[in-house]
Amino acid sequence: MPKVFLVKRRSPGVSVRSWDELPDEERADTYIPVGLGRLLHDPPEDCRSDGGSSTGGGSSSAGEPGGAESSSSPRGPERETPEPGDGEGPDGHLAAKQRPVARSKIKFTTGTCSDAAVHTCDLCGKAFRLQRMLNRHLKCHSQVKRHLCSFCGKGFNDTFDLKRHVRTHTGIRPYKCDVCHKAFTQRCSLESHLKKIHGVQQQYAYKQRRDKLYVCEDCGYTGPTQEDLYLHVNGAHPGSAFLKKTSKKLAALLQNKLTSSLQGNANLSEEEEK
DNA sequence: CTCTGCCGCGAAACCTAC
DNA sequence: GTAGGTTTCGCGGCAGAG
Repeated sequence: MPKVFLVKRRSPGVSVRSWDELPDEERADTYIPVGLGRLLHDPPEDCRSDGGSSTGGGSSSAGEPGGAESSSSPRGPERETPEPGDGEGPDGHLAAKQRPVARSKIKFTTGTCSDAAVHTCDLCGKAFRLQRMLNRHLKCHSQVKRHLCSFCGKGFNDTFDLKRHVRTHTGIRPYKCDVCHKAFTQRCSLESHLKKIHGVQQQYAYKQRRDKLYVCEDCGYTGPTQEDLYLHVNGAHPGSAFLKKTSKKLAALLQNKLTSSLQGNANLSEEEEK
C-alpha cells in the first residue's frame, strides 16, 4: 500500500494497515506498490488532499518521529498546489482548516555571479556561465511543469525531481542507515541522520559525488551497479519502464552478459547432470 | 553541441519530545 | 514554547546520451 494511504486517523478506532509494521530496512526492499496501477487511474482523495500523508515523513517508521502514523501531517508537495478536491478526504479528515498556507519554496539564490557569467536571465537577473544553464533556468519561471506526478498531479521541471517526489508516494527508501537500519528516501537525509544521531562524518569533500546507488523504483531494490539493477529489473519487472529507457547500447551490452551468464549456468547444469 | 537525467546542497516545513 | 531530528523539494552544477 502506498504510503499515500497512510493517513493518521483522528479516531483511534479506525485501523489502517501501517508501514509501521515493517521495519524500514524491510520496507525499503520489499515494498511493492501493488496499488500503483489503480492509483494511476483512480488517485485516492487522500492523496490529493494530503500529500503529507505520503510523506512519509514519516513513514518512516514505526515509533519514530514522523512515523507513518503521523503522516497525516499536512506536509508534502500537494499542499503547495491546491487542486479541486483538496481537503476533501472521505471522512473529512485533513479538512481545509488543517491545511496550512501553501508552503513557499521560493529560494533567493544569487546564481552564478562571476565575471565569467555572461548569460543573464531577464526575469530575475541571475547570470550564468553557459547558455544552456540559462536555458534550463528559464524553465523555473515557466508555469508549465513538464513532469506530472501520476499520483497527485503535482508538476516538476525535472524528471529527477518527479522521480524523487514519487518515492514519497511509493514508500521506496533506498538509503539505509548501517547503524540503526532506518531508511530514507534521499541520501542527504541519511547523511544528516548519520551525522546528527550517530556522529558519523562523511568522508566526502564538499559537492563530491558519492558512490552511485542504483534503485529499482518498482520495488525498492538497490544495487551497486547498473548491470546489477538491469538484471534485477529484467528478471523481476520485465515490463518496467526502466528497461525501455535503458540506452540500446547499454541494454545490448547487459543483455549479452545476461545471455552468456545464463548459458554458462545451463552448461554447468548439463555437466552436473552428466 | 544540446538535451536530459542525476546529483548534492540548502532551506522551509513539519514532527515529536521535553 | 523550544530544540532537535526528519521530510521534502527548488535549483545550480555536472556528466552522459544522442
